[in-house]
Amino acid sequence: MSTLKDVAQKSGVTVTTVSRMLNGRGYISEKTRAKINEAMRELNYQPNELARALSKKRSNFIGLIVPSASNMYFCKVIDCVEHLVTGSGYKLLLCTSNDEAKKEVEYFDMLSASKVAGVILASHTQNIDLSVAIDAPIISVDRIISPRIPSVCSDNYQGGVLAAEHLIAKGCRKLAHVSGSSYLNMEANKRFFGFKEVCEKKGIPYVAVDATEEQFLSMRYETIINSLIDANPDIDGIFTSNDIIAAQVIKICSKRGIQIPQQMKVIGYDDIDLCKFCTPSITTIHQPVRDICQRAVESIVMEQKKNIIPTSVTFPVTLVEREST
Amino acid sequence: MSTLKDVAQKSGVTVTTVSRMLNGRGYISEKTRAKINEAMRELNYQPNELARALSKKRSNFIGLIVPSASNMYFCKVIDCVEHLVTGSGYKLLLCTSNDEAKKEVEYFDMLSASKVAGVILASHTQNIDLSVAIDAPIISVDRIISPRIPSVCSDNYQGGVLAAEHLIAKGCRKLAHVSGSSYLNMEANKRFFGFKEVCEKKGIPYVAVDATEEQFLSMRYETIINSLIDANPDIDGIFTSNDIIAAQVIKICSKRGIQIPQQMKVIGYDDIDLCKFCTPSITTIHQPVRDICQRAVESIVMEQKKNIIPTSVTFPVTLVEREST
DNA sequence: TTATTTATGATATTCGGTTGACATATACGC
DNA sequence: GCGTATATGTCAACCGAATATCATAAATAA
Repeated sequence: MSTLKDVAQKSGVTVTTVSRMLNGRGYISEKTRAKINEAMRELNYQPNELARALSKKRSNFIGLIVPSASNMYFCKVIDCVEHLVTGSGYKLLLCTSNDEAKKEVEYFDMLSASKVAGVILASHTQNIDLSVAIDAPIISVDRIISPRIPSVCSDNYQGGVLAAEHLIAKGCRKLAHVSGSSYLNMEANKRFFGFKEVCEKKGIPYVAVDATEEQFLSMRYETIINSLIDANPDIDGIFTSNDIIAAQVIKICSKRGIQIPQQMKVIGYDDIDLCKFCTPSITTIHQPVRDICQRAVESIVMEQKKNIIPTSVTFPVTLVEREST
Repeated sequence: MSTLKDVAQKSGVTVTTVSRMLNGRGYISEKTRAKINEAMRELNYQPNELARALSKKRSNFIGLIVPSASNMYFCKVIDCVEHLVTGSGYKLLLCTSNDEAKKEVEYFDMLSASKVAGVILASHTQNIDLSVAIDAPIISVDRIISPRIPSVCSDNYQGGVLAAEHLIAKGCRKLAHVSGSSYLNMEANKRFFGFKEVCEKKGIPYVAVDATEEQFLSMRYETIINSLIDANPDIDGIFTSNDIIAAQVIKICSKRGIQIPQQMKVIGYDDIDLCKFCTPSITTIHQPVRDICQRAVESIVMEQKKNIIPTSVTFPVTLVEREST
């Protein structure tokens, strides 16, 4: 591997000049610029990013912490973030925490040791902020960690409102809500609040059940859905706080001979690809993942480049009607 | 941030001693070990990984290149690899190439500049190996790049055999095969060869269609499936080379009023979570993703630690019977 | 013509660890 | 009491780039 020195030698200038060009400081004539560029090409020069980061005290890695990469919603997040990070000249360090506080802290230490440019946190357990000491910008996605940490969310309350209104407009007379683990994501609980508010205002009865942490992580909700239906055979509309649950509701209804959407209407949340692939396809609340991720990545890039401190934002959600309602 | 020097000072030893302990070279008494450990704890010391990597000329990052993080099969790969990489004390640099040769080369350059410990390649377009110059071990997953690059595959031919045998055993009289883009993954083509071989041996007629690259990347196969069924109304069994296609076959059959599995049996490939969530759930060929990834990560770790050069391997696949056949 | 801007060089230090060469000092076995 | 294994220190070079400080020309402007 060739180094800065080799490039300097080959192009007949000093390392200072080459470094100046690489970092866009000071004056460089077009002529030397061309000479250096050619030398770099000939030597197939790649600046050693580690050395660079070491002397700058800052790498161009961006850390992304998600609970899991096998959950389809987070896959969308990962995919989006990766594209945006790469497009901005950074590199993505992926961390999956399984929603364990201990692991999250370990990842923070690791990212800190790698002098990352910033951390996007799409996962968390309680009180993470207390134990975190990292001198890089942190931005949380769809979760509010602490007032000190800026967040990018979507309007979860509104999502709940849209879901309830839709089910009621479609003629449902008794509703149910199945949440993922409310323990793990306080922000997502607002979906239920929005839903509840509408039901109460319109005088529609409803029941609500909450999945355990274990069910959320394993993505197996059969038990909770079955007992919900057993206990409430009269419900004709279910709002689930993620699409995975909705898919399983559909599956269980099909097994029980409950026709969707005629006898039971189902609406999910997130709008992952699964919704389109299911039979019937799933009506859901679309999360603006792209916008959210873009904002998250831009925050970090802006803070690095122009020292602009990010602030919290909330994006609107939309309802996508498919065959399950 | 505190440095090695600070730790040395605080514990009353020299940097050499601390470094010796950190890197497990030479002799260290239990007493000094304790002293140093305490100093590290008190200072909350984190070795600067960049400095470390710079002087060792090798980082503990491992690069993973996949076509996309929104494809559920690759999500499984990402998830597995992340766990294994982290478990071995490395960090994951995720790259999504969209199966574009140009991007893959760029990622290689980037990874090379970050002195990665190794690269796991689960994506490729033709002739990548020619343009790649990286002095780190490369291992390809489920694709054979070149004889010079070791690979970890599953037995795709056998997968095709199992699928065909299963459909025939279930009573199908005319089969069809829908492949993802055969252009993008030569290895996956073997699934068709296995399938074909069995059909021919057993005298079962079959037709085969191939999706375009564009269809594969967008995951929209409706057109090709519809025209397949239009042209061959007598087929009663379909083997698709991934589960996403199978889900769409189910969807289309349901729209057309073709009952699954009574009138049409469908078998997918990969065994992604989607299979379980679909209604009916999808019979498929299970890829041993965990084993594959484990082998891939271990190869790199072994090569780093003990200089053991990895070799190519193939893992067996299994059939998972569900409701679609 | 002088002042200023533009363009480059020379040199050395720094970032934070790693490592090699040697020196030195106990502790232990025989 | 001598040889060896154990344990630590000292010093300095090195990884590859960034950068600060001065110095020095040539080009341009006033």
